[in-house]
Amino acid sequence: MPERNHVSYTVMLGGFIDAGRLDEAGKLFDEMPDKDVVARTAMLSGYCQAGRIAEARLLFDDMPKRNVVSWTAMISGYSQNGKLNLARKLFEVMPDRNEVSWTAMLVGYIQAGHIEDAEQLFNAMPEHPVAACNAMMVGFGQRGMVDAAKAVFERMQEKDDGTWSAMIKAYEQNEFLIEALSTFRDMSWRGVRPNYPSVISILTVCSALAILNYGREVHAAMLRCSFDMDVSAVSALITMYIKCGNLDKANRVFNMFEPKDVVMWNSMITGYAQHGLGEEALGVFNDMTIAGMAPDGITYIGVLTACSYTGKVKVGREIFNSMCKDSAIRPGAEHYSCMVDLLGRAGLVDEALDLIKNMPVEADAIIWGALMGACRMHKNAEIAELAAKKLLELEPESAGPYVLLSHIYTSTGRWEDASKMRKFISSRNLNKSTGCSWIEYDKRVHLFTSGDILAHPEHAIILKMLEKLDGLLMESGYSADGSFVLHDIDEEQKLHSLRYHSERQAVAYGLLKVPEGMPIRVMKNLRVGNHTQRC
DNA sequence: CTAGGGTTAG
Repeated sequence: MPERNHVSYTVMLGGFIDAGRLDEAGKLFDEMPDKDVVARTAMLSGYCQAGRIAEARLLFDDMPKRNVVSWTAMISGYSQNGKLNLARKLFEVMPDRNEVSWTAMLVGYIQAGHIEDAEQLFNAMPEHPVAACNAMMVGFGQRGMVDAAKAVFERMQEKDDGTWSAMIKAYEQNEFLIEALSTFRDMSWRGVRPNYPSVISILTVCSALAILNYGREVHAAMLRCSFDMDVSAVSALITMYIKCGNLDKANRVFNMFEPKDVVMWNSMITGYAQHGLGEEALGVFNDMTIAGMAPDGITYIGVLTACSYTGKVKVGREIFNSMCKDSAIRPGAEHYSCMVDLLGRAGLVDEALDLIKNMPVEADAIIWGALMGACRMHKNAEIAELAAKKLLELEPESAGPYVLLSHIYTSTGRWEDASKMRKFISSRNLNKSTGCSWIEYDKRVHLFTSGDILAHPEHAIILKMLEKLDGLLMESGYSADGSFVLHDIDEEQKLHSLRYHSERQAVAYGLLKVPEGMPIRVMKNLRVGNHTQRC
């Protein structure tokens, strides 16, 4: 056996570190005769990646010589492990910094959610490398600062695929769905190949808009790039087919993919649950157990909602109990919220309230919201008032609880309270979510909101079609029923908003554009409606 | 030897 030389030591050390076999790497490192900066830095960053920061720091302090890379590796180690102050201390005293050092520090702030510090550092940077800009955009996107992300995006002369996916993700996360689509189109138009993050974001957009045709094209593009071999991308694909209502296709993609991870199982379970297919969801849950895959917290959310939507109180209780007793998952607020929903829907409103009172975690807005929904369903004004009070403490600027409460008063005959509530809602500027509808036509999404039809470039012909529709409906004896519109607008306004109701606009547009005989699929705040063409 | 980006949920 020839004696090991310096090169073979270095190579072996690198191999152990890459494989995560740190203790073996450490042993080899100790017996290495001349440890140079490169070997020391490699060992140091190995410890950092394993979260063994103390050992990394010992090594760092022990180094006879350090270069910019060793300093940066230590800073990055602190950054990634949430020790921002220590990272910053080193950053301040290091003899010279390069782009990577700046970016490592920046990423620490972003990952810790300290967007102001990140922004300050970003502005202080002598140059703005692509990696730093991309990270900054992601940070802005996570904090809802789409404009800031866009400003960075537009100022970059050099963009890579990560730049594009960061912008698309920022749009997608903040529900700028149309912008996400057009940015994705722009990206391909400029010859930038899609990457995993951008494809996943765009599938999420397709899911939210329920635009099946677009989703199918993304699927085809995925096949061309072999992205259909990737668990994460395929989970997003399955969710897309589910949210677009194509459960068969979702199931086919799901069955073909091996090996499935827990997220993929969850996608299918929650997908069936959302469509009210309780048996199917429980069937997949059962298959999952047989396959030896351990459920996680989201799996339980999926099966419990499946039980809830299909009234399986007994099964739901059993599953919840087995989660508490047999599984490694501790039930959190989200699981209690499923149970409150399960009991509440089944009419066991008092029992649901008892559960809230006795549970080991703090009740959040979602839990009280679930209880409130149950009260509405079963006309329980007393508990509804209690839930509304709690909700308003937790989310004071939301109109939801007031609106629900006014509905409950109306349905229980408490007209005066109902009217008081309505006046209260209109007297304050509360967040009322406005309805919108859209239609997929000619590879584009055409979005309509109730008021501003004039914003559409083809509003003239749409208005004509709406009038024609009105006429046809009148002839067939249909009169507008405003009962499902929010009760906080006056009659005249109500009729007006109904006539130019977003869904009607979208239908009118579809009638104008979609070829005869083809179905017109109008999507409306996550609900899909099919309109068969007959005009 | 040091920097960025990903899936499932109520």
